[in-house]
Amino acid sequence: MKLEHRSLYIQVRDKIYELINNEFEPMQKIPSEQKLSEQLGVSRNTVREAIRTLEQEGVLLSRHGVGNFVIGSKKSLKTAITTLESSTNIIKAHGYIPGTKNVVSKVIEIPEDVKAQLLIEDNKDVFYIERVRTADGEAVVYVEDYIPYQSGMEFEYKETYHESLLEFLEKFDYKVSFSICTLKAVISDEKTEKKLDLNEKSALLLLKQIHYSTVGVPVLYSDSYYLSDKFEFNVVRKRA
Amino acid sequence: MKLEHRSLYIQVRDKIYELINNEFEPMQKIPSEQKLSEQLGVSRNTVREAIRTLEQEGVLLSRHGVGNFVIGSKKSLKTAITTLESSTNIIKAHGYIPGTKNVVSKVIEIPEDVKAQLLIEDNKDVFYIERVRTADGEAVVYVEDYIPYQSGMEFEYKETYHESLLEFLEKFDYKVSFSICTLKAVISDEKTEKKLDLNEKSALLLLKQIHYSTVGVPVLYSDSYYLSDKFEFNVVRKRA
DNA sequence: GGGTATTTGTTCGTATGTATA
DNA sequence: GTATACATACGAACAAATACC
Repeated sequence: MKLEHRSLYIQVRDKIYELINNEFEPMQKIPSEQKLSEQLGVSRNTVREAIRTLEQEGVLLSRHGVGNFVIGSKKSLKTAITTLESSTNIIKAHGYIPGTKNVVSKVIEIPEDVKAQLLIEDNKDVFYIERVRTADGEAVVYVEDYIPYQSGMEFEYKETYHESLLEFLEKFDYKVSFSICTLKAVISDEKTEKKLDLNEKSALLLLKQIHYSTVGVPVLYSDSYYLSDKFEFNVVRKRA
Repeated sequence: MKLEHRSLYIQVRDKIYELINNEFEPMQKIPSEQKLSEQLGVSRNTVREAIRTLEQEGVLLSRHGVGNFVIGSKKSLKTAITTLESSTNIIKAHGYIPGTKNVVSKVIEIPEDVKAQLLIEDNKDVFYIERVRTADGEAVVYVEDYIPYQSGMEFEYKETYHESLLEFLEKFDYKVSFSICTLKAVISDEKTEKKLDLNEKSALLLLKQIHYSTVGVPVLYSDSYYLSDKFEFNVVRKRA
């Protein structure tokens, strides 16, 4: 009956992650898997699966016969690009107060280039939203969203959702689980300069993202233009 | 005795990864954990650890009671930013033939901004290398490397190493295991335009990286400027 | 709706290899 | 060299979610 049953190993991952953030510094050793399993009241296998996840996320480094070590700094954890966060949280993590302005939303025929990304047929409509996100009142991100249309979307999309699109999507059973993101650097053009109140050419970090539901269906395509002098993203890269 | 003993679950991960690349398409279900464990002759727990890492890498999606599904496209896997690859391999993955030119290497006093990154004391020297990487003969990446100096480095660094700095580092017991990378978009300046043969302002993707050894010591700091119209990086972002 | 087979999720006990002091 | 702490790996069993008839 519980709509949201998160796996135990995911919950354990979160617990350990919290522990790392509160009590441990980079390069420090965390308690042994044995101790963690006792402390958290779960099996060692579950702890191990949680640790594999954290290792792959770039938070931990496992050394055989020695222990598990923290590698990410607190800063890099807060702005980790591998974590799918709303712009709202990203702006907060950089120390600003988030806001939204210049919202446009409408139902349109699907653009040709978006069609391929969302895997939907011809002549289907999409619900299009564009927004400018602000940090302490200043424009910092410009976002264009494309959602496979379901009837009623244009009436349901109200001010409450301007700051959290993912919640809006859940109203329509689009539960976003992850996104595949392509990163590019671009120079501002007329449109983005106007949206972001720029009066000279600036470097923008462009995130082109296809968001998938828990069952693997694309439910949102978006282009996000971040002002790169105000924002940065971090990632842990591991050797194969 | 074996210098390189890779964990069993990592080997299993590679086997499954290979299987996915050869026999399965995105959105398709792979064999059950039971069958994989029989087929590969390892325990199901080990298969599960391998599947957890593949899930975190964005290759698989696990659905309780249903199965494990392929999600990543082959392209996005090849250019995954979370995998620490040499520029050489990145250029290859984009379908070009890699090369190197304009190599400068010298021993210098450590610059102030690099000092903080490499955690080394005052008055220490670094071995500095700058290189332009080419794709099919055209300049596409400009890299500046800073390595904590060990005597003899300037004599050991010869043409053989122009294409693989990580191999060079291993000669001096600097075994790179991972890097923490900060991503930014920048507009080309005079220096980068000259190095990359640009005749107009271009958007560059800047990767600022601190590379760490297996024991967590910084052994290399580098700034890499990628021509963003030729290169792209992909990342799977997962909801917390 | 109910029953059943399949598949992933979770646990326990145990044995083995590895790094460190 | 030895003891110890630790990560790695296995097998068997049961629980929970899902799909299908």
